[in-house]
Amino acid sequence: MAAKLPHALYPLIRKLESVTRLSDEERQAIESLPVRVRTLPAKQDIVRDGDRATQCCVILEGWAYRYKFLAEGRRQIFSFHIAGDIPDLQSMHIPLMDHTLGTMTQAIVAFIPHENLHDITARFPAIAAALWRDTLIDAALFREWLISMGRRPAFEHLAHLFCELYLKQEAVGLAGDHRCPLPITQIDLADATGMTSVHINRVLKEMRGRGLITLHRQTLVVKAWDELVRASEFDATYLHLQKRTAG
Amino acid sequence: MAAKLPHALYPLIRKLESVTRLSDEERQAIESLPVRVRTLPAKQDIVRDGDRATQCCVILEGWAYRYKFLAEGRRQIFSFHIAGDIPDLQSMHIPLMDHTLGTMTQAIVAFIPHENLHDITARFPAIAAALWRDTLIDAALFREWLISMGRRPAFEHLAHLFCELYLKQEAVGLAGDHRCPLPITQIDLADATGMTSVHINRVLKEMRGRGLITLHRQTLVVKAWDELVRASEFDATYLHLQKRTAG
DNA sequence: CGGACGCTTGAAGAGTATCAAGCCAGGTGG
DNA sequence: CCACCTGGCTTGATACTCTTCAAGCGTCCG
Repeated sequence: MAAKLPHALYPLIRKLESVTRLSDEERQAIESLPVRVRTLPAKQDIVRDGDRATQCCVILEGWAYRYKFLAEGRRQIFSFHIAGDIPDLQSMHIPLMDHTLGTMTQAIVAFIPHENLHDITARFPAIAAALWRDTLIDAALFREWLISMGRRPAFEHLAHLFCELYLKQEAVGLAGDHRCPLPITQIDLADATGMTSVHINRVLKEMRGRGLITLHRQTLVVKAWDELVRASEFDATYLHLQKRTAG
Repeated sequence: MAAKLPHALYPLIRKLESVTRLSDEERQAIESLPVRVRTLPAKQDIVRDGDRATQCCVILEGWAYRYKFLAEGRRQIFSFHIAGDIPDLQSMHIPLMDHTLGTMTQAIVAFIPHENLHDITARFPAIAAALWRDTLIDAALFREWLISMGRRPAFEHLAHLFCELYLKQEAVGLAGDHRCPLPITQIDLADATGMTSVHINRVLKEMRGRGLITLHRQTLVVKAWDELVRASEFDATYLHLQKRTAG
């Protein structure tokens, strides 16, 4: 008996199943979605602000982010995405992009035409619900980022972001032992938190100094998880993870 | 022939129809949803952070907002809501509330059990799509607020918010002629923008001084719309309004 | 080996917060 | 009907967080 290779969309199925129970029929329906898999280089836009999207994109490997440019080169990053995410799922119902989705690292992505997504959600309400829920969790993260921007000082804000990024990866098996990949430059961190890279650098220095984390060669090591959580008043509820992590 | 009274959920139907075309059958399905209509006083919570919701709430009249408290009385407001909005629609798929929904003014609201919403969305994919789309626009506003928080200075930020609040009301016929209700205190504006009420006050003073707006007795009058738009780099795309306003 | 990119640090300045006080209008009770 | 009280608005003085500008360093890669 030959071992069965995992399906290309396995990261997506793994993510959905961490949140909903899928019947065999539903899983098969997802697996028979027509996908076009591509490997993209780092720092390449996938869909741009102003584009009219006709397909969605599943991240299979690597990192992506969503952002928007303003005048004078100002940029705001909205979210970071890892394997299993569909960062532009919203384009299914709002095809006109109001921001850009791009890769951060080299990435493998699968494209699925909107047409087929509309079809599968019409036939399987449970899949529609799972995807809808995914976009709602997306929004919950935006709200938490709003809190960080509006009401948390720089140190708390950054600490909070690190807690979030670690737990998101841990929840899908991409991290553990309080260490995880973090292919994010200080400039990216600045554009995600609304600060300058200079200030990010100084805050990171203090975090290191206080023995909370190290961040080196695109790897985050949390050396004092409890303290990081306390310092940022982190409460994972908003992530709405099903299998709650031990922390 | 007696004139037919508008249905209680008319504000909701009006909003959905500004975005999707509803068949007679679909409109009837909405009209036959079991609703419990209540008049609530100002500043009353409707669902609280931590609650497990079993119903959603349609604003029929008045204003509501969503917010969350942090330690030391810090508060972040996420959104303002007017007639036709379903501010807690996300509780359909994420019943555990991670923030609070409350009234700002006295308000008339209609409650609809999740059960019936799940039923109607399963039977009418077009209604499901319209509601899903609504939650996605919600998220688009969060993203725009993130930009304002992260990358716009106070003056631009506040100007941008005023453009948004005016257009949202204009789109459903609650405002026109560059004037609209705005029952928001300076403290609320502060908690929505991540500033202090003192600073809000000073920015408002400058806006008045530059002849852009007046804000008095809960009424916003935009005296120089084009300039307000220019000052805040406002681009209405993210509101995804169907009938585009003249501006 | 050179260049680009990302990280690091210092000095000075801007924007916003904090603290404190006073004002005004509307609503309530005597 | 007036006195009072409260919530919201306004203003000044001072403090601080974070930005800006500038320069230098390390490392990876062509």
